[in-house]
Amino acid sequence: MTKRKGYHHGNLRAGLVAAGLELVRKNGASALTTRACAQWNGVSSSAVFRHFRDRRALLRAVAAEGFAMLARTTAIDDPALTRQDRLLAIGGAYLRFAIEEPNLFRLMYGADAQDTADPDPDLEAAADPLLAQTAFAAGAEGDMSDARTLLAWSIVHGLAMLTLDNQLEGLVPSDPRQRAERLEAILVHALPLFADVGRSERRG
Amino acid sequence: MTKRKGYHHGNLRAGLVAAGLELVRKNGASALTTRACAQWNGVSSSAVFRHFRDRRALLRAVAAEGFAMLARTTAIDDPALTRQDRLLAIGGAYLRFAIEEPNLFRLMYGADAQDTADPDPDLEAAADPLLAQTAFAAGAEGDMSDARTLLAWSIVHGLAMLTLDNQLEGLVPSDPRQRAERLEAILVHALPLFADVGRSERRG
DNA sequence: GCTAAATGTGAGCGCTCATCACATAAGGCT
DNA sequence: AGCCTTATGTGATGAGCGCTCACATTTAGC
Repeated sequence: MTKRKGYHHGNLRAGLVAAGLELVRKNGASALTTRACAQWNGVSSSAVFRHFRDRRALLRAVAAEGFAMLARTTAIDDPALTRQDRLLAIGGAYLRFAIEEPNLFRLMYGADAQDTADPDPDLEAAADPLLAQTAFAAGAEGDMSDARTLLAWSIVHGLAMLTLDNQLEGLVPSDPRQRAERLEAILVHALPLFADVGRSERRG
Repeated sequence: MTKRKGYHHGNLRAGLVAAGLELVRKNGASALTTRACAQWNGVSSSAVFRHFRDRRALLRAVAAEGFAMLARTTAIDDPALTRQDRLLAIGGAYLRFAIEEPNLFRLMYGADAQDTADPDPDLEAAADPLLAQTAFAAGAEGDMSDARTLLAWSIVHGLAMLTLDNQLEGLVPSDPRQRAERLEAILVHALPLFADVGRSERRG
């Protein structure tokens, strides 16, 4: 794609991310080679390093793109929904994304992209909205460190990771659509944790 | 380590796994190089392939070792514990392991070891006991596909993954010990899901 | 329209995994 | 014992990788 008109590409950076995204989605993060991304853009392999410090920087850009996609599908703000239904809807979207884009999802949360020793501000920014949505829907009034927020997030993320990493084989359907449905049904069992308790927290 | 007496090593396979385990623990899966493992055993780099089909097979053997270690620390069978306390103890051990051995933990559940297209029976066998423990403690009578089992597992696994992948930075303490304590405290909030129905025990 | 900055090139270094024919040792057999 | 099969380790080698370099080309600022 992204044909070049002459010596210069025009927007090689974006082209490299697009190529990388495609490679990751199809064959996993290990399939993203700087050389393949370059070739995909019809450019020499050393051109990559004009736009990315190293391979990992490119991986992170792809991961950020993934977070943007995920945030888009989990941006559920229907006022007609009860808070619990909204929580379910967000969780379901999260799970569906993980199931439909396993390679991308793994990259987003994997060691390549996330590194304690050398964090990436852009990536963190891209991942931010997600947690904020969860925090509100979990009934923690946006408090991300609230136990309810972390529980809601960990349940959904944990189910996503386990099924991605093949740990639920035989326990849930293998068909992606059915599996997503089954996992969403499991989420329902967790709803009591996020119920409005008798002492109404309606204020505010 | 593992000095050799002559031309033959004696137990190169075990030596390679030991070397790989050390490399992974210290510097992550990407630091496990067939050459490094060979050198660690004072052996030529091609000797590795007499014992492992390819690099990934070695990675999987290391992962299996990790599962064995994890199963050992989560093997909690104190009859004096209530079922909920046992569930907490298992979850805590799981979290502590993940926090203490982040690189190994990531390998165990990562795409290198777990692969839908080409599953490893040995690895699955090594991971089995873990789930069985959880299933019983979750009150599902050993039914692994029970929603409660999957919820219990996903909460603990999700918290482990999130903190490993740096997603909880700023939300939980950065000191490993304190972080483990905080995460265990969060587990307590999930206990109502695993209460014996009709019986109200432990309100907290 | 000239110059400086940005961008792309091609050669190449050092590393990786993996394979090959070959060398050496260990164990079973008579 | 001696022989032969099998298991195991070696060194050379190929292909691919990330990344760097000096150099070519284009764009943009003055």
